[in-house]
Amino acid sequence: MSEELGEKPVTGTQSIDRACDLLIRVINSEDPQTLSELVAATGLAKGTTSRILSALERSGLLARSTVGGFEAGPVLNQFAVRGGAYTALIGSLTPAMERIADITHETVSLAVTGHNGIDNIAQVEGSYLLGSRNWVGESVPSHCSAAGKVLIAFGGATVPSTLAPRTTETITDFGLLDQHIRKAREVGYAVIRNELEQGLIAVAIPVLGANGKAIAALSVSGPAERITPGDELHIAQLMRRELNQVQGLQQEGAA
Amino acid sequence: MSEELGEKPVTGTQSIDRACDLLIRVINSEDPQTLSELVAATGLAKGTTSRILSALERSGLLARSTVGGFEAGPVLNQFAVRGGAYTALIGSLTPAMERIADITHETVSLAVTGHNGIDNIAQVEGSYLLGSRNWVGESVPSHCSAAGKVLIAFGGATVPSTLAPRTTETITDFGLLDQHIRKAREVGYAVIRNELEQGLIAVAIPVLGANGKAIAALSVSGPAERITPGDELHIAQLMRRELNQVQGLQQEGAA
DNA sequence: ACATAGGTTCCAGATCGTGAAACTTTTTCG
DNA sequence: CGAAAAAGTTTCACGATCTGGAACCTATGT
Repeated sequence: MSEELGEKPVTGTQSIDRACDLLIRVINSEDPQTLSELVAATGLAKGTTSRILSALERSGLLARSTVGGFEAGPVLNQFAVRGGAYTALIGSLTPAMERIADITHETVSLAVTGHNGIDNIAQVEGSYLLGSRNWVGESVPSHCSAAGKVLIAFGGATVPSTLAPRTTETITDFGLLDQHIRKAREVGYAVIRNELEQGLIAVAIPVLGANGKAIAALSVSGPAERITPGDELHIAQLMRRELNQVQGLQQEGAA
Repeated sequence: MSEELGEKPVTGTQSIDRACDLLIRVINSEDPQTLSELVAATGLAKGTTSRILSALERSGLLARSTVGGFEAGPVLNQFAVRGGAYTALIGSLTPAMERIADITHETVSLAVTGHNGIDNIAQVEGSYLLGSRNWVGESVPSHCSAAGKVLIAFGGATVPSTLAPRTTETITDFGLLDQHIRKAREVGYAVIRNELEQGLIAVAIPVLGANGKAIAALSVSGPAERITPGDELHIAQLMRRELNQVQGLQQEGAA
């Protein structure tokens, strides 16, 4: 419908595309999806749908719920809970993130260094209607995200090899980026203004591990209309205060 | 190789089976898997593998790592962190589970009510070599697991409609199961002895939510040689003590 | 610049997936 | 309780779809 121009046909994977579609529909649904529901949703033949779902079940990617219908199977559940190298981190920082969101009314995010840049692993929504959408599970380049800059500044990530522009204000010069990194290391927080997306402002502080290096970044983001340059320091201080409170409760060894 | 007898051929899903195999190999690997590695591991043709992986990537189930190779994609990462309705719970209880494992040297598990029975969502290994394997992400029936019994006893799960036997000692009589549930409600913990698997003993206590109902179950499990009937009460008391400590730190409303 | 390895695209052929319908099982309702 | 409908599975002949070898790219290192 919305992709009529310049689309390559893509052949040779009809059945796999269908299987992926079914798999994704199931794991993105709250409730178990029955065969009939999936047949209605996809328009596939009943027999075809049954066969594909059985294959997915056989592999352990899906499972049949006792209440009827398909849901995520043991392989995916295992992945989800294991993908929880971060679960402990998220669990311990969620209360602080919620307090920050309560105070600022803006979206608060937790990010770590991933394979494709900076991965957002947790997010608490602010109360404003205009705010960041949920980008948990997605990656952003480190040179144009506040989280990426502080992670680089505090040893939790490395400067990318290429500085791809996302907006007209994205930093594409290594020298300028280095200046920002140094500034972040000096003041303890990093900022992006329109560098990732026009109108998007974010302030991030590092979450330091026992060895003094950043293991994650906590950030507040919102529209330029609400977050002025003068707010940045206050937001950073607020985050630092809430984070210290959590890390004080835990025995945070050296830092 | 190991499945020559009584195996149905299963036809009509060759490409999907291959895609599932590739997907699972990638998400079960720590490091990104390159095309060549996957070709070597599966024995598939290079072109075929490339085409299947591209399809998986297009759907968002896999993604290409910047360092080369395939890794779990946004769809799965989103699922993993979102499957994190439990992440906060796991994060807050992990320290207590680790202390319990330190003291008992046995495996400590956290379980919740799932669609297919009782889902194990976190586990901390004890120091004994002989111990429970990692069953995070798997489900067990509620009537033959200690976690299931306490969850039923404290309103966190319902009695299953059928009591399928797993061993000769599995409770298959609704009356007897009810006695166990009542006992658990009375003493505050539940036990299984050989009911899920011969030789496996487990002791579980409920994790109560604000409404007084069980939201999860904490359990210690090990072989019958080490966990005698006389140990059960002590283990339950130990778990309760550690859990109270955590829930005392949090403001745990009513309980 | 050359060589090598890793990855993608192409294409003819036949294997493999398709879907309608028959069949079985489960659920609903009179 | 039994009939009827709904839900799910299996079958099978047909041909569309996937396959895999080879040609073709394109990074990376020497």
